[in-house]
Amino acid sequence: MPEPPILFEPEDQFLIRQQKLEEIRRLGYDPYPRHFDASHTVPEIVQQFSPASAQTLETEKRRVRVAGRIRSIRFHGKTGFADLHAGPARLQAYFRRDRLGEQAYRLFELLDLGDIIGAEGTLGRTKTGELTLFVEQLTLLAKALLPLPEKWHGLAGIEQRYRQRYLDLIVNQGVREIFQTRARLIRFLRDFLEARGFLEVETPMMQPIAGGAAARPFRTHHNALDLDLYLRIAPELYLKRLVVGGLDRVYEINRNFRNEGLSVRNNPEFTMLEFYQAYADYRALMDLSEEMLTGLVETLTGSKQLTYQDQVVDFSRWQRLSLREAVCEYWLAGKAPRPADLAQAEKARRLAAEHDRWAVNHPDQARLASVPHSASAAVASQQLFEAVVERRLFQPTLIYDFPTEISPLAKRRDDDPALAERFEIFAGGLELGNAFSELNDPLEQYQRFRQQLQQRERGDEEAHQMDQDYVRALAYGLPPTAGEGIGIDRLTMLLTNTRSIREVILFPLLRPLRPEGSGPAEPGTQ
RNA sequence: GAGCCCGUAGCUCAGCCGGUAGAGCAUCUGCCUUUUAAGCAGAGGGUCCUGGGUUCGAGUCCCAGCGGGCUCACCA
Repeated sequence: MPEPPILFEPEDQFLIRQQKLEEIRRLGYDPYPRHFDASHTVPEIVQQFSPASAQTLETEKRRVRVAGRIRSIRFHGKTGFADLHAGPARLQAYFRRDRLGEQAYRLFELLDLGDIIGAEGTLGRTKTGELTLFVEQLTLLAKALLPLPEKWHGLAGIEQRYRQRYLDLIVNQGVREIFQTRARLIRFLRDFLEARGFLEVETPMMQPIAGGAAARPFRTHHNALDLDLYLRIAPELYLKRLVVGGLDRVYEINRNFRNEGLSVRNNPEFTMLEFYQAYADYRALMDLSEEMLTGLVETLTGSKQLTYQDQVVDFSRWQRLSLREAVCEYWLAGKAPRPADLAQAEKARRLAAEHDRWAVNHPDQARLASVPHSASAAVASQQLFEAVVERRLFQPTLIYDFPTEISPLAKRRDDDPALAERFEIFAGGLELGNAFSELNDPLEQYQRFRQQLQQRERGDEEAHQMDQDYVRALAYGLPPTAGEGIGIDRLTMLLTNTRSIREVILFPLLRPLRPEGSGPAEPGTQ
């Protein structure tokens, strides 16, 4: 039984274009040739010859060979215009039957929007003054069998933009720029860290114990070793092992995987910069973070201010607040409490209840803290912070001194062991980063893991797993070290003024259209 | 997981109080040797997401499902 031919929607256009493909072959042209030697790219031509006057071009008769995708064709009887797009640039090409000859002009007539062609000819200007390639030789480089999206509105369906990102990139101006910004951002961070003696490393993505953060992991399995593995939720514990090994300044920019819900701010795989600096504490990283992020914004935008979601975010002015101070400063429900009130469990819980009573009547301004009756001061203040403050941190802000009990890998403060030497970075209402002085006392780390295990037994799936080998590494001596993680995707959102993390990830996770293995297309009808 | 909104031609969308399925672009045919959202004349293209229900009659109303978006929850 012969295989049915593959058939894509829209069927009529797919079939019509295949008929054209056959005619092109009958004319003796290869619709998918091997190569094309261009003399210039389209952007080069546009850049180089845009200033040239019609007269200059007329006398120079500059010959070029150039390739691009056809995005517009305007037939005019025995002539026609086509717009060649390559990269961000567009070049108009003019075709005449009397210049090309019968056969090549027939090839031109068989072209469709989306075809990729090479053209050779001389540059000039039309009577409207537009820089135009007057084509003498036409080469088909790839026949497109499916039509591009409509030219006015382009591809606006969000779902299709993500599912067929290649169409999004062809049609929508600006998508390319988002990913160029993303690349420049990563390059800046690499340069910044390399200049300060950090070494880039790669650590396992598949880990027998998913450590370094509180999150549900993805599971996988290695057959030969019959070994269950997790996709990493963070590289933290491996990077600190490297610091034990004497790599005093290390960083990694790579993917983390967290088996959690999708949202405008969350994708299950996301890119994190994580770096560790020996002989530094979290205060040193506060300075470094401000310098790094301000430098990033200035390098990429030319200014220390940027606009995010219609608000100016000013990186020339950072504020630093303790978590408790922030709750008091941003307090909404009547008279603001004092930071000391949040240090006491009973008072903190009462404040949370007070906030919730207010928030119920102002659902557009704040979320509920929903603090359980048994909550510690730490948990209550943390949840109050998220309810009252977090989304309103639009200006660049460092929030420090998080509760120790939710920071199992961070060093305690000397003067207040309930607080950890930890801070988070906020801007544009986004949580961008998290940093702390690393706990390097192996015995205390062991005890902290034990506490996490107890929480796990009480049903907290995100409590940290015991990692004895990590404790052993600490037992060989980790110097005083501070470490930081920065979410690259969210940072890109901030710098590209995008609301959804899916705009800055080329292929964000979507539910597949069909069950796996059923093939990419509708089967043929017979 | 919950709430709200959406699903109509390849694309972007309209479709009123339930009464013959629409537009622009794209496609096809013809004309057109400097156009550029080219133009002119004509043509084809629909499982109105799916399945039930109400009704003489459903794109429209009701229920369920599927898919998507947004918000919330989760994400220390």
